[in-house]
Amino acid sequence: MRLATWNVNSVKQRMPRLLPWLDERRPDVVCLQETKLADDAFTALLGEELAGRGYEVALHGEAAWNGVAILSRVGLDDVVAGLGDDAPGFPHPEARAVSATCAGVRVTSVYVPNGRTPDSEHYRYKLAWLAALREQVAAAGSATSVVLGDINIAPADEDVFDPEAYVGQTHVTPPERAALAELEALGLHDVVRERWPGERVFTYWDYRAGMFHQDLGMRIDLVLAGDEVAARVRAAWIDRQARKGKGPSDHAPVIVDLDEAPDGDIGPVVPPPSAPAARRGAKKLPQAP
DNA sequence: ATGGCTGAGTTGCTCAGA
Repeated sequence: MRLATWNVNSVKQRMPRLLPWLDERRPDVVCLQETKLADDAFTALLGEELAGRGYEVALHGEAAWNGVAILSRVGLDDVVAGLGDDAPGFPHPEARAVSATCAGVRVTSVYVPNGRTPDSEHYRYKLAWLAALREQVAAAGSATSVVLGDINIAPADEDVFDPEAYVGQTHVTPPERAALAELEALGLHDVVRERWPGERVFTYWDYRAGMFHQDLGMRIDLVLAGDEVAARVRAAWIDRQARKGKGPSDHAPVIVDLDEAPDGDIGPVVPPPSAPAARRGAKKLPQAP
């Protein structure tokens, strides 16, 4: 099963990049952020294109800002928009999280608040929002959960092109990193960093001043997988191709491939009748209920 | 030189992003 997350920075503007990318990478589950569309506008724009590719869609959007979605062609159950009734919002509730169960995995697509500056109310909101996210993941059970999205925190200094350039800025402050560490302490693995220890791997590059072409970026889009999901990771990488060329988002997608679950929804793997085990009448394989 | 792009609505400008 292939999971992906992508901050598209306006799904309307990104249509000419998103649809070919879906056809090329063929992800089974896609978490989108910064869709910047109300749900009815999203459906009017993309509903048929996505249905034609076999995707069911869970939306939590609003006009102009924020907005998250999950696309799945392996099932989409128990959809929950947001982080609960008393989730923090500043200045009002914002569309920043949506969850669904896809092939037995509890998937949450998140767009963590930016925080703007460390002395701002937006920053305090960011920390409160992260605490609410942690509560929701804890309640769902972390082992079969995966949180994917624009976390808006660089986990460590190696996740920014120049730590000196970020002193005093959001995304790198100790309280933000502590909030991320508390989330991970539920048992979530940063699967891209675990796959590429010590490597220079970024997911975001400012549009300005040729930052992408100089590879001056940050790693702020993460896939945080619970123990059972993390144990199935076969590949985890950042799709830099999608940041190149005409009309890209300023974020690149992150793609994670999982082995089939031991008790996956695809059913047990049984040999065909002509297989040696069947002909020999060897040990019976476990049967599905 | 806190700018440099890009996107959206309050458009011919402002705000936000990170």
